[in-house]
Amino acid sequence: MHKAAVERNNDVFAAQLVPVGRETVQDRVYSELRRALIGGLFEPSQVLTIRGLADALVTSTMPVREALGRLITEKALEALPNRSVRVPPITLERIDDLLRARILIEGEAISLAATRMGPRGIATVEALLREWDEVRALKQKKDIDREVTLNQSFHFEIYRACGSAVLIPMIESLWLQSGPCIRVAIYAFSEAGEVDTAHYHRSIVAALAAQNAQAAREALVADISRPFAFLRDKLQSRARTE
Amino acid sequence: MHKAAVERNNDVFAAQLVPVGRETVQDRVYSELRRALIGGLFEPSQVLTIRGLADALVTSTMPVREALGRLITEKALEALPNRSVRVPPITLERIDDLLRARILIEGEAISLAATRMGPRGIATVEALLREWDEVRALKQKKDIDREVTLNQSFHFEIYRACGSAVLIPMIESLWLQSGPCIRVAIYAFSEAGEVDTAHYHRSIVAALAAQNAQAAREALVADISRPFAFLRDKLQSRARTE
DNA sequence: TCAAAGCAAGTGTGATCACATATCAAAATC
DNA sequence: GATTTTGATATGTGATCACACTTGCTTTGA
Repeated sequence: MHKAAVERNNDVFAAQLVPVGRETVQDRVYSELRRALIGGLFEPSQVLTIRGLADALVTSTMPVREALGRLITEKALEALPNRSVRVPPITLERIDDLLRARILIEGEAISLAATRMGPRGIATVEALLREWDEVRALKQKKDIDREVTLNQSFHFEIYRACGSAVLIPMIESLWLQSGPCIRVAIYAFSEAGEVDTAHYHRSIVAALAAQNAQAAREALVADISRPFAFLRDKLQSRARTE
Repeated sequence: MHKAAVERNNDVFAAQLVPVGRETVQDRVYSELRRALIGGLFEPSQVLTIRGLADALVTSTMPVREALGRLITEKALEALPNRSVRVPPITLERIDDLLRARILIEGEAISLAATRMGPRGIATVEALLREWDEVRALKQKKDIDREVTLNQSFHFEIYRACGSAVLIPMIESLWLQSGPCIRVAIYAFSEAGEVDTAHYHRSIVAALAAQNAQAAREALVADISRPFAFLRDKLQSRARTE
C-alpha cells in the first residue's frame, strides 16, 4: 500500500479489525431495504422512488438504484412497465404460490438440519425461545418488530444448520417476498387475538432435539402455514363483501 | 409529450410497436450475461471486470455494474473480498448442493406441470424434441451451443406449465448457478462418447402425456442427475490423482 | 362546460468524473 | 540475493450531469 495513501486516510475509525472486505454504501442500503422488506415496513403495492429512498437514507442515487435492481431480480420488488418500482401487491394466487414454495424448500432445509444440528445448535435456538418468552412476558406494549426479528433469527439459526449454500439464499429470497404479506397477517393476528406462536416453535425444537426430521418438518409446516392461512381467509372474505 | 421531444427523437427505428416497456441497455447487458452464464461460456473461477465487459458489450460501465450486482445476488457470480467478481469455482460440495436443490425444485415443478399441461403444451415440447433430432441427425459438427439452447427451451417450456411465478425464477437462478458446471460436463461427455440425452427427454414427454406426475419426476431426476454425476466422478478422479 | 393541447415538475437511465483501493512489477535497501 | 519500498496502472465505488420519458395540472379552444 502507498505510504501516502496510508497517511492520507488511515483514520482510527476506518481502521477496524476487518482488514479487507469493508462495507460499502451500496451494501448498507441493500441491507437496510432488505430489513425493511422482511419486517414488512413497506405496504404491498407501495411505489418506491430512487431519489426518495436516496434522501431517506442520506446518500446519492447511485447505491439506491443498484440495491433496487438487486431486489427486483430477487422478486422482492417489482418493475412496472413505466420503469417505476413497487412492492408486489398481494393476490390469492401469490399467497398460495409463496406458501407452497416455502413449505417445499424450508421443509427440506429443516429435514437436513434435523440430522446435522448438534447440541450447540439446539442450545442456541432454545436460548432464542427463552428470549422470546421474556419479550412476551412484558406484553404491555406489543413489540411487533422485536417479535418479527426473533422469529427470523429462530428460523434461520435452524436453516443455517442444513449446510446448504444454495438453499439458504433461496429461503432468504422467499422471506423477502413474503415479508409484506406476513406483516399484514401479523396485524390481523393482533386484531383477532392470536394463537401462541411459541407453541409451534417449541414443537420444532423438540423434534430437532430428538433428531426426528419428519416431525420437525411437520411442525415447521404448521408454523409457517398459519399466517398464510389467516391472510388467505382475510383476503377471501374481503373479496366476498366487495 | 413535448412536441420538441417528439421532433427531437421520434426516429422511425425507435418507434416500434411496443408502446411502453422499452428495452434498456441494462436489460440487454443482463440478458447477454445470463445467456453466457447458462450456456457455460465463462469458465469457473474466471474473473470479470466491469470495464472489460463494458468494452466487450460496447457500452459504458453503468449498465454493466448494475447487471453484475444483480447476478451476484442470484449467486450466479461471486463477489470476492477484493471487490472483484468472478464465476464461482466448482467444488464437490457445490455440485451436490446444486443437484439436490434442482431435484427438489424442478421435481416439484414438473409434478405440477404434469397435471396442468394441456395437449397444446405437449405438442410444443414434442416439436422441440423433433427439432433436437434434426440437429443431431446432421452431427458432422457438434453444435453444442444449439443443443444447450434446445435443452433449455425443452425444460423451461415444461416448467412454464407449472404456473408458479415463484418457482420458475428460482429454477432460472439454479440454471444460472449450474451453467458453468454443466458446460464442463458436456465437454466431458464429448470426450467420453455420450449417452443419448434424447432418450431421457422422450421418457419425460411420455410421462407428461400420460399425466403421470411421479414418472415425470423420476425421468426428470434421471435427466438432470446424469451430467452432475459425470462431473462428480471426473472431479473425484482428478482429486485422487493429485 | 368539457375535452384537448401544452407545460412543468418528477423520475429513471446512461455517461462521465473523482477518488480510494488493489495489483503487480521495478527499484532500493538490508 | 531476498525482502521491502515505491510507483504506475487498473479497478470498483459514489457523485453528478444530461437527457428522455412519464405524469399531472393548467390553459386553451370549441
